Amino acid sequence: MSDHAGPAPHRPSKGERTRARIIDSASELFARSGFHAVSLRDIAARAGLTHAGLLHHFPGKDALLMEVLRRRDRLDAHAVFPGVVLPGAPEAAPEAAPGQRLRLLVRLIGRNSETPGLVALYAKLSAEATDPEHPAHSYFKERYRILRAELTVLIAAAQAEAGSAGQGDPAAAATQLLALMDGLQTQWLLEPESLSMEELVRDFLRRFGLDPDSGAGAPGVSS
Amino acid sequence: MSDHAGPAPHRPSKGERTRARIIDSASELFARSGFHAVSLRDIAARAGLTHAGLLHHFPGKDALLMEVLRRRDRLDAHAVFPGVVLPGAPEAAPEAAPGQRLRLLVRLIGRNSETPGLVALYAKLSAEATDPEHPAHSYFKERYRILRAELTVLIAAAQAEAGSAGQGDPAAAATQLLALMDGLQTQWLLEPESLSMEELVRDFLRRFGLDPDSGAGAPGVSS
DNA sequence: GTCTATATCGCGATAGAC
DNA sequence: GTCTATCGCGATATAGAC
Repeated sequence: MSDHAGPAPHRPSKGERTRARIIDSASELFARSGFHAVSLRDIAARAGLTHAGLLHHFPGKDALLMEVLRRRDRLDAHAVFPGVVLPGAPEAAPEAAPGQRLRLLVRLIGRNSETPGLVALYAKLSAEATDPEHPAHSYFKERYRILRAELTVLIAAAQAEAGSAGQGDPAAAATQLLALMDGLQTQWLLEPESLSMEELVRDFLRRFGLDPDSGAGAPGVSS
Repeated sequence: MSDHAGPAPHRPSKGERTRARIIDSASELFARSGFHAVSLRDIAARAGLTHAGLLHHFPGKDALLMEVLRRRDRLDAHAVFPGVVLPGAPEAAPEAAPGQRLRLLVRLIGRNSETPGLVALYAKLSAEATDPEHPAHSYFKERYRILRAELTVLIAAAQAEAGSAGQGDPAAAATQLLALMDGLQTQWLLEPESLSMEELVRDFLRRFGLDPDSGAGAPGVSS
């Protein structure tokens, strides 16, 4: 009984807890100010150590960034795509009706509006990562490739379900939908009152023969 | 006759030529590597002076950035919107048929594909400028506001011209179109072969009752 | 294995000589 | 109008204390 067994399958060591604390700090600071604007010293200070101490847990700022990205993507993607979705994601099996999943996607947009910092981080990063030399370049490349593929089958299925197949190429719609969501985020971040991302995405989906629940059905998204 | 009169209305002084050379250098380097990755020393070296010399012409890096942006925007915007378009732009008067102007817009997308560096610069900057503290924040805010407004009347006019008015809210279409173009650029920059920006934009426009010339009409965009 | 202290580098920016 | 010299700052790398 010298070591009291915890309910978790694997009690975290001190190093692992420090590591987690660092990722938390980095997430918050990256989300608030972007990647380049945050220093390792800032992150380390918030996690309660010096920047050199931090560098014992991660080889560099880039590697830390990747951890932050992977963690967030795993969480979000799981909400819409139950299966394998992103480079480091674990397997999974469950399924849901296509229309329902599209509704979840639109809902997710609303939920993201509550964390503008993270939205901004992704907007900045996906633009930065455009540079082939950027540490997250291939990560984002694969991210979009997978998202396009998943969205394509999702849209095709939803069109079939809605009896509106043939109203447009699902692959084109997927690419456009992704682009639309990204672009709307930029405009929304610049001036939040200037548009409703959810409404504009729904409007877009309708033009592809999909009517993702006009929102009147579940107005209580608030909390 | 000691000073031979040039044909221009206003022969540039040495300082003005240096200034122009600096803006050229900054444009090229920003376009290639983004804002943060380029130093004033890099820009100055390329323009043939030291970074301190450069700072004699511009109060700081931010101010230089704004000059680069303004110049590029003035050039591009003029192609589609003959009138006043952006914060620092001069007045102008000429007009053209809405459908023709929409076609110019789509054409501009193709032209931009020839300078991926500049496309990347705008993608990075509009994301960076999302931060209220960013030097270009209010510039981009107004940029989008004006572009949305101009695109709204352009789309409305084009719908009227095409006899397809009422096929969708022009204001929503304008916001979506802007977002779509921005988002497509990100995906295109990450993986140029993965999509055709022009084709996807045309497809989008068709869904709003606009059919901007399928491109077969004027294939000679090359040179 | 975990962390601190120290050193070096390049950056944007300023002051003052020429 | 342009230079040299210098400042303070942040990123990064290494040595070694605990």
